[in-house]
Amino acid sequence: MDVRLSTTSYVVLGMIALRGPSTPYDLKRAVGHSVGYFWHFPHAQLYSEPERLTGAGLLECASEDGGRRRKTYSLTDVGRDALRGWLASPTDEHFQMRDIAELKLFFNEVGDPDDVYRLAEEQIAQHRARIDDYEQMVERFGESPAAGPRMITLELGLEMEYAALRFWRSLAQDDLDGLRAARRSAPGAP
Amino acid sequence: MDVRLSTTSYVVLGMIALRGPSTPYDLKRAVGHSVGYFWHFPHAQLYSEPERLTGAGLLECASEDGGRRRKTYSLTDVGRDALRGWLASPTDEHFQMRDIAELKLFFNEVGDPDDVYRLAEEQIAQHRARIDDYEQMVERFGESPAAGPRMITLELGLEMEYAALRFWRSLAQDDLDGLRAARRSAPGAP
DNA sequence: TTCGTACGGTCCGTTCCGGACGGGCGACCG
DNA sequence: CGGTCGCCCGTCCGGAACGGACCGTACGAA
Repeated sequence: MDVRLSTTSYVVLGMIALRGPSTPYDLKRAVGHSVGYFWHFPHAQLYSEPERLTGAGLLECASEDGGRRRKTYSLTDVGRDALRGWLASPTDEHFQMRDIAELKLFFNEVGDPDDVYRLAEEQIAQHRARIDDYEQMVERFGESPAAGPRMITLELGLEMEYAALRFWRSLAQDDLDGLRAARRSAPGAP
Repeated sequence: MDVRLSTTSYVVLGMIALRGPSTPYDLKRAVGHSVGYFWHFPHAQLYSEPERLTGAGLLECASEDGGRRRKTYSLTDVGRDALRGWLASPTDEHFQMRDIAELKLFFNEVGDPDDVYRLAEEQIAQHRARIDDYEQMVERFGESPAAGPRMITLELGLEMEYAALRFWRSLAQDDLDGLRAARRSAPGAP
């Protein structure tokens, strides 16, 4: 009856709340072009998690048989309350970046100086591409009703992308020579 | 002999490369005030992962017995090469934010309008606190040799924090009324 | 009708995660 | 000096997350 609700659970609840009754596959696609941009989910969980939540009474499941066995899940009142409670509760954890490029940068002393340069180039390209995606989404989405509430998150994403792009650009342009010099003058370190 | 190397593995290798021979507990503390700020690790992995890596020949283990059984791990040449190879390899994945606040913002339509306001306040406080931490680290660290290479990552962290802070601030100040209005005018959505 | 292919769903072996437990150690008190 | 108390360090374990492999099902094309 009482299951631990993880962040994953709330994403499932939230998606169903926004979209209405959905199948796992619907969720998969919806997540793919929204939340998925900043929080990764393996698709398998979008099948197993609704089952768990149904067991806990937060979702209802309508099995539609005939041909492909597919299940449509919808929110119960309990589920909606749980989601609302989460939205209203304080958020204790700080965000995690989970940026492999940042890790590589952190360990850059161990490798070849040119690695950093290549890394920066890569990152610039990647962030630019992502920014293009986002900006297209803004354009396409800007006309729709309900643009306000949904667009906000996109704006946060854009801001973070811009910040990252600026950083890697300035790294590639200005700092690399300085970095190299600093490294020559202090090859080992405590 | 050939083990899958995950990001975790490279963090362990990298930490040992930067610090020299270390015990798991050393790693735990070192991670705690560096990499840990942007990539979270449960401590248990810092005990199990070095063992795996030793099995694969990337680390060497010196067991110091007597009293508490503790093990000091150091890099082998194979390990150093693996790390260097990783640093030189292209980075395919884009970063993930893993920001619970961002999720809550995304689902804000479902909850109470005031939730967003409180969320923003919280986030402003949290990001400010984090920025203070970072800036103190910059001050304390700026004097040390090898400041250049190590400080760079910190700067990226700061940039991201500034961007987040700016976002939540502007959300709290300007946009909330607009958001409320938009929501009133488009209560349901496709 | 048959084949090819994209779609939708399931399974399973690994890794991750974090809480809980437990033994060791120094500090402090009697 | 000896006890015990609280922190330090390490381990264990169950559940969640992960992702890749696999397998049916539908549907259009040949």
